[in-house]
This record gives sequence, structure tokens and C-alpha cells, in this order.
Amino acid sequence: MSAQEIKEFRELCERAGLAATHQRQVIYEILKNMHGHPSPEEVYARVKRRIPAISLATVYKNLHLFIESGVFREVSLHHGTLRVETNHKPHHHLVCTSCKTIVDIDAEDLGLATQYGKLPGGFLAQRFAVDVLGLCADCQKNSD
Amino acid sequence: MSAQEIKEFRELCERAGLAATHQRQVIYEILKNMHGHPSPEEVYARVKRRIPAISLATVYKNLHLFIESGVFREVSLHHGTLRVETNHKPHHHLVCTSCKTIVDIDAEDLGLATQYGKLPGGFLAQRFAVDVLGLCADCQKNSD
DNA sequence: TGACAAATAATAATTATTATTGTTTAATAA
DNA sequence: TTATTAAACAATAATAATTATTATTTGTCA
Repeated sequence: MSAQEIKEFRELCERAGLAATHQRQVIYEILKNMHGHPSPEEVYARVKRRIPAISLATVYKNLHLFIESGVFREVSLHHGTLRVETNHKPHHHLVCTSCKTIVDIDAEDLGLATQYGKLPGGFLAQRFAVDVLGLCADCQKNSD
Repeated sequence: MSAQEIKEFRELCERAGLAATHQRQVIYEILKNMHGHPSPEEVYARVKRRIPAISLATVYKNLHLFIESGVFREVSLHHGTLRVETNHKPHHHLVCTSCKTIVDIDAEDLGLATQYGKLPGGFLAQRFAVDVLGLCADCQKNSD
């Protein structure tokens, strides 16, 4: 990691009120250099190559700290347990990043571009995450 | 459940090649009458009131069967394990409902309405799930 | 440098989910 | 109907993901 990047990391820790430990720095650096959507185990495996004595719990703790302080995001805000949709009408979700509550919003009520910031129940929209669900090229082939 | 609904349930089982068992019917009926985004445990608790001897594994099995056969959906296609975003550019996700692979798509490449069906890598879009991330009214208050 | 709070490693515990196995039940055909 | 058979079930063991605990170590700041 360059001197510049180390400075960046230290500032980031200061802003978040976190100690700039060696483990934390290595996890940060490795995340920066990974791409895709790594799981805690995958991060752990990479960090272990540099710090063999690292604990998986430390990786988890730091991932959560990075996510809480906004340094990294998590892919899905509502992972963790299977949830069944009971609403059969076309709809999307209002997901509170703080308390994780999910509330439905009818598709027609969501005027994506226009209604930014004016959503039901006083919900304050901060960003949109669009999941396009469908079949990748491979799975299209295999379903023939 | 009305005679009409029972007929509906039996047809649905036939289409999916499933036996129309009592447990399955009760789980189906209860799901129909729940709202929100129930977890397997929540469904189990409700079913247990009608069939005290039901097993949690049976509830899991049937939820998966219902989801596979398209009778119900799951809220998030990529639950199960924490995933960290390493892509800091504004982007959305192409999620394959078959193999569960998640591929990023730049926000500017996703012309929501227009590009339907014409997505990178031959991805066949079937539906859009929009998560609006932000703060609910309560959490806005609490953050003052 | 030394004190103290924060972070860490090791590991136990918990939670969510899946697999296994012996028993029961629904679907189908005689 | 009743016998047959594959599917479904209950009970429970097993696994995977995550979190909590605790004793030890390390940064931070006086």
C-alpha cells in the first residue's frame, strides 16, 4: 500500500473513531484490491496469507465496522434469513438501512426518477439498488 | 379455505408434480393469509397452531418447493451470506435466478425501461426488483 | 514510557439451514 | 375399495454462518 493510501486509511479510521491496527489495515487493503462480492470466508482466506494468525472473528468484526462507517457496502441489505414474499402485486421495497425494516411500495407508486425524497410514510430515500432478476447466458442454454 | 381455494391448491400441486398433503395445504393457506415478509420460523409458529406435530424441516422443504415452482417468491435472491461490495462506482446487479450469480452493471448502462431484454453478456431480464435504501421516519427522528 | 481503552486470537455458543433415517401417507392401478 | 409404491413426514443429527466470551495484546494519548 502506498504512503498516500496509508494516509487515507489512517484518516478513515480517525473519522470513524477506530484504532489503526495492522490487521485492520491489511483487511482494508485486501478489500480494496478484491473485486466482485466476496464473502467473509473469502476475505479471511486472503488475509490469512499475509497474517496467518488472523482470526475469522476479527475479519467479521472489521467487515461490520467498515460497513457501519460507510467505507464499504454490503450487497444485500436483507441477507441473513429466508423471507417469503406474500404480496403478489408488482411492488418494490423501502429498506431502512438503520433498522433494516422492509416495507412494500407498489410499483406504480414508485416513480423512480421523480419521487426521490417524497416516499410514503416519510421514508427518506438515499439510494436505489436495482436487482435485475433473470437468467444469465449459461442458464438460458442449460434450460433448453 | 373455500372449496374454490382448495381446488386452486390441488391444481397448483398437480402442475408442480407435488402431492397435495395436509401439511402442504395448511402451509399454503397460512402463507396466503400472512402479509409482510415472514421468515421460516414465523411461518412455522403459525402452522404449529393448526398442526402441533409439524416439523420445522417440513416448513423449510415446502417453502423451497413453493419458491421453486413459482407459487411464492423470496424477498432477496442473495440472502444466506454476507457479501461486501468492492465496486465503488454507482451500479446495480444482474442476478441469475437459476445459478444465483451476481454480476454488476453500471448505473448508466441500465436504462431501466428501454433496455429490457438487451443486457450485457446476453442476460435475459425477467423482472426488476428495486430496493430503495434510506431511513424510515422513525430512524430519521432517532438520528437527531 | 506507562496506563487504559480498544482490538485481537482462540474458542464456545447460537442461529439458520440441510441431511438422514425410519415411519406414515397420498396417488395410482388392480 | 385395497394393495403397492413413491413421496412426504417427524425427529433429530449435522453443518454452515455468525456472534459472544474471555484472556491477552496492542494502539493511543497523557
